Amino acid sequence: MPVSIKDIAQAANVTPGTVSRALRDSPRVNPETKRRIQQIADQMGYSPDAQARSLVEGRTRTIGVVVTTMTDPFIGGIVQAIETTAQNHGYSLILASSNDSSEREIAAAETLHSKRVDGVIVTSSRVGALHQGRLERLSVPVVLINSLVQHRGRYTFSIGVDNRPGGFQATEHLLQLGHRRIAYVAAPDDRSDSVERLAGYHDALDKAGIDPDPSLLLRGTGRPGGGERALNALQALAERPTAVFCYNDMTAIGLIHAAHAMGLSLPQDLAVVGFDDIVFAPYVYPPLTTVAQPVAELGQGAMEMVVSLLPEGSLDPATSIDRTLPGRLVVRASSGAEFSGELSKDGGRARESRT
Amino acid sequence: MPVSIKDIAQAANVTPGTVSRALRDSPRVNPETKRRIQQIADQMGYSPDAQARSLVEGRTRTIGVVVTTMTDPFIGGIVQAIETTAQNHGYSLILASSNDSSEREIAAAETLHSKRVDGVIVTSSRVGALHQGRLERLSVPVVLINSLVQHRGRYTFSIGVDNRPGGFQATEHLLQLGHRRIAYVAAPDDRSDSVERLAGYHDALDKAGIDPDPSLLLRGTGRPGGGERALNALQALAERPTAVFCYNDMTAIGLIHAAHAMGLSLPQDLAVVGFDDIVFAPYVYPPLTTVAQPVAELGQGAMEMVVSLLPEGSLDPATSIDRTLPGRLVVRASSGAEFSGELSKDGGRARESRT
DNA sequence: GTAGAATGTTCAAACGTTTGTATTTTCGCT
DNA sequence: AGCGAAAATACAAACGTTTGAACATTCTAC
Repeated sequence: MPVSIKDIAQAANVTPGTVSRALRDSPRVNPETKRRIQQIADQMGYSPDAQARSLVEGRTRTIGVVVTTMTDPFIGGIVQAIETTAQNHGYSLILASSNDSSEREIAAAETLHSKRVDGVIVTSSRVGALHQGRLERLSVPVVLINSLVQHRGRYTFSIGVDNRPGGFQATEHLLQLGHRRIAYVAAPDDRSDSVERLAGYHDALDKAGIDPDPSLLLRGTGRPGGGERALNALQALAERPTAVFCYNDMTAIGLIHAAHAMGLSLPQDLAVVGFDDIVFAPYVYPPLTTVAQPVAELGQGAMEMVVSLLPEGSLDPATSIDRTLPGRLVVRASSGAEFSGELSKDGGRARESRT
Repeated sequence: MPVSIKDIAQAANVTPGTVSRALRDSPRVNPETKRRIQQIADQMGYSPDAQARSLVEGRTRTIGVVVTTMTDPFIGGIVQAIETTAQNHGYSLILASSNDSSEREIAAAETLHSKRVDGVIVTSSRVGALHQGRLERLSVPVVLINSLVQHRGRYTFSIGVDNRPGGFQATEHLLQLGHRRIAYVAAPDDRSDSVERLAGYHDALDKAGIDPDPSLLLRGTGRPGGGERALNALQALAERPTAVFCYNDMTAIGLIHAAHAMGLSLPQDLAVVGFDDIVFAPYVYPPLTTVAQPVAELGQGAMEMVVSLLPEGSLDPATSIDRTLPGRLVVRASSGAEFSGELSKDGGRARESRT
């Protein structure tokens, strides 16, 4: 039983209404009383009840964040950025992780609905129609990170990295190093970002006049284990690849691990490129060449997009369009371009492309 | 304006009170009407307003989680476990990250207070007196993960790994491999867990009759950069160590990276042991020997501790004591014990020690 | 046939705010 | 002194629930 506005009212010998106004610094209350009330509130340790306030104001200043798993440091980075931005805008976050289970997803949607979140951010990259429909029903803005908007709803928008050009860059980098047999280790089919990266991979092969070899297209899991299995499959081939482009860094890391276990030396025997640039990429051995995602911008952008979509959103309405941010190729040793220390190359200022 | 209980009442030609009871399946309402009301609620897409409910019930079924940064995969794992457990118990999470800034910490505490969370879980390992006092004022259970309770409050408890024995195990492992000059790369002084691990390190040296050499005790940051700098300092010594025990895996990874850059070969030139067993530990090269923390148990344990501390907590009250869980030495290649593949050794069933 | 219980439903207060309207107090001015 | 306006405060409804107490209806049993 925390101290309420009524308790203060009683102590200050005024009505609750006046206390409310005093604390919100309304001009309609005498400066003298105002000071007195605020002082009393302080010493009584008053903290306004956000629920009661939300009830009358009709909004909670709370954003729901749906995530597959917090274990992936890439997602962790996104959430971190979202949180910081949210705090800056006076919002708090309610976290729900789905663990890739649709049961949990549904439960999460229901919870967010009940808690009356003002908006939702989803980082799943695997947004089933199910999910998205259910979220639309909340009638609040929904922003998807790195996943395509399936049914353009009144409230659904997206922000993500430029996956196709990203895949293109990665593959072209390997081509320029002279590789001709380049494999792609994908994520499960339902991840739209993996499909787009694959398209970029194909674009680059096309441009180089190379026919994609289906046996060099493997399906991973997005986690290290998938990369390990993929390498084993690749090494079993009659014609082995000399380079591999992986859906993400986790996959690449697993693959590299398996390569070591197999006695391959990298990048001489096999060049590897990843995607994401997670915090560990520089520390893998050999340091991982990868397409960096602008994690901070993605998180911040998603949050600001939600805020700008809110009824009282005061941000630049131009923000309220789907956005894609460019990825940036970070060349390290695993791809074989000069194998000594890190030569992270900043590709200039990030540009933005709008759709 | 979502559909409320009143709308349903009107549609069903009963009073709100009856609707409320019907939806909560009270025996006091006619099965027939109950069915009718539930059906109407369904087709109107009703979702109860958690705020309104909390207001009258006096609890929110929400737990605040305070975290330094989501970027650390160790913390991510903890949060993941907390979330899963919370969901299982019907609670949701409100997330606040402090980014190691006390300003943010204070703001977070205030937010959690306003949102009237039923309890708080803190993973910071750097709980200033400030923080803890402020949290005590919320008058809700607070559970600290991996950090000592400074002022035993009525509501504050802790759960963590057995840091001292953990440090002991790690160091003794190196001693058994024949090392005599073993360094320790610590975290900043205000992290109680680092201090405890250091004590374990000293215990092991003592037992082996070795005088600790102060020049082998370095301060890191808990992040890879700290490990890199530490290695440079160590290599500058006249008498270099042959092994290093690091405060955590992130530190070890940075240190290993620097070692490679310096042309050392591991573990021949330098044996390395970390702490945490983050998801990347097996994938570092060479795979990292480390003291595994029971991440899932820590998260789950923390959450269950909070729940059991709540007024309506129905869990075993024995849970409501500070708990320490044992760490488990996972021997991989970086420490030099047989350098071929991974030989993760399970140290038997985890025991629990209570204080 | 009626007392009394059992059943089903309504009424109304309460949770802690915000906010429009009404009321009182204060003050300046003639 | 008295009037009107301005300033400060009080009053009360509303937000969406839950829940005890009151009320009405039906049933049981003598």
